[in-house]
Amino acid sequence: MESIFDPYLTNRKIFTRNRQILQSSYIPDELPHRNEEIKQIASILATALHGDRPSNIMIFGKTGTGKTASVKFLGKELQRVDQKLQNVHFIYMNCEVVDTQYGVLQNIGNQIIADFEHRIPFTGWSTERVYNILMNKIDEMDKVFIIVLDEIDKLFYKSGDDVLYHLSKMNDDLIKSKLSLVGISNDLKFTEFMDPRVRSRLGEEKMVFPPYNAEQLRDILMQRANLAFEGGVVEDGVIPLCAALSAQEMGDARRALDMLRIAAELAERNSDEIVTEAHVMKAKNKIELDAISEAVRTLPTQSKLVLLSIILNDDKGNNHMTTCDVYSEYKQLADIIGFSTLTQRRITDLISELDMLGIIHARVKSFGRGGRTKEIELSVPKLETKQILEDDEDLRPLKYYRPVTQTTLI
DNA sequence: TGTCCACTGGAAGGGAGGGCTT
DNA sequence: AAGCCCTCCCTTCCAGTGGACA
Repeated sequence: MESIFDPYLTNRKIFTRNRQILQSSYIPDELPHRNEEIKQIASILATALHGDRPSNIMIFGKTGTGKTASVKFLGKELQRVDQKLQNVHFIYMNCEVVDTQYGVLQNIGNQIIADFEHRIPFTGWSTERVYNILMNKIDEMDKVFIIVLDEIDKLFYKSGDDVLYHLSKMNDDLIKSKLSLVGISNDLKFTEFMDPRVRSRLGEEKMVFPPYNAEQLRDILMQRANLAFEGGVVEDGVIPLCAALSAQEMGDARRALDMLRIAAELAERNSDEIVTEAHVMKAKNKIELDAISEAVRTLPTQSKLVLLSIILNDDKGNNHMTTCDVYSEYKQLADIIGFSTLTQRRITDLISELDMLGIIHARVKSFGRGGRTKEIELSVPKLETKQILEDDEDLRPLKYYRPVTQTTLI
């Protein structure tokens, strides 16, 4: 009997069993074009194997230049080599997720403390207490601790350099154990604002990962494609195209891999037998749109209201609006759906956040006697974004709302 | 040259919400 | 139960400011 699934069964497969190989989180056994960097970091970290403290390292480089992958790879290797001696304890943490003082200490603590009963609660204790427990625990274990703080700039901008200061100082107070820090950042400048003591401690060794060029991206994609795809399912031009498109985007390998994977998934879903350049172009669009809609969907309701105010202003033909324009529209919207109205000061912050997310473009501009304010423009597709906002439970009453347009009666 | 507009963005602090400790 | 702690979201207050205009 015919089944709706038939076409999916009879068609040639595109992916091998190892489709996760194309996820950017997958760490391959070999990282093409990062040998030098890896060797250099390895030579620093190797000290740990003999029980000595490696220098702290700061690693800089744009997104998708293999910083995280290289460090994680080294962590894996270090632990493998160290299996017998058990000298080293490797800890990895992403500071975009864990971005408070308390959070960082708690997270490190819980990666060290094995028994469930003695875990550190996610709130309730004083930071000092967590610090003390952590330090005692670390010292008692008599090992070399390598703590990786990925996206360390996020932590710094959010919570200042207190944690970094304490962590980098902890080593002085340890008797048996040793601790070294590896910071990863895609922002080269953030250390300028740090306490000079912290800066010099963290940056005992510095490294910069250059962006990949198109050729290198091609090698990276090839390596993964060979493992992830069945033979002959990928058209010749596909990989070079993914590489070229991503090379334009600052050599982001993560993006290149996503593009290839999504192109293949589109082909698969469409029951096409081979992955073509057309699939790649579709994938590129999909990635861009998905990123925007994800960002918009996950906005807090108040920010959604602000964004909707901006869209409505744009609808009125006011596509270079000021904070005041946005705020007055916002007040009306908040009123309609019965939300409390935030102050203009707060809205200024929400506007800046939207700007940072790339959803809008806001720059401070002076209009002379007209005052000094932000000039705001929408930088995402209007209709799609509006659609997403209107899908929000809380914003539904605004679906058929039309802003009052300034009409001049003659 | 000085004025003055309409904000900007820093600082401080309140209070709610999570949870631990005694 | 009362007294802590930490974070998040906001408010209040306010000094500071780029540049058109008088």
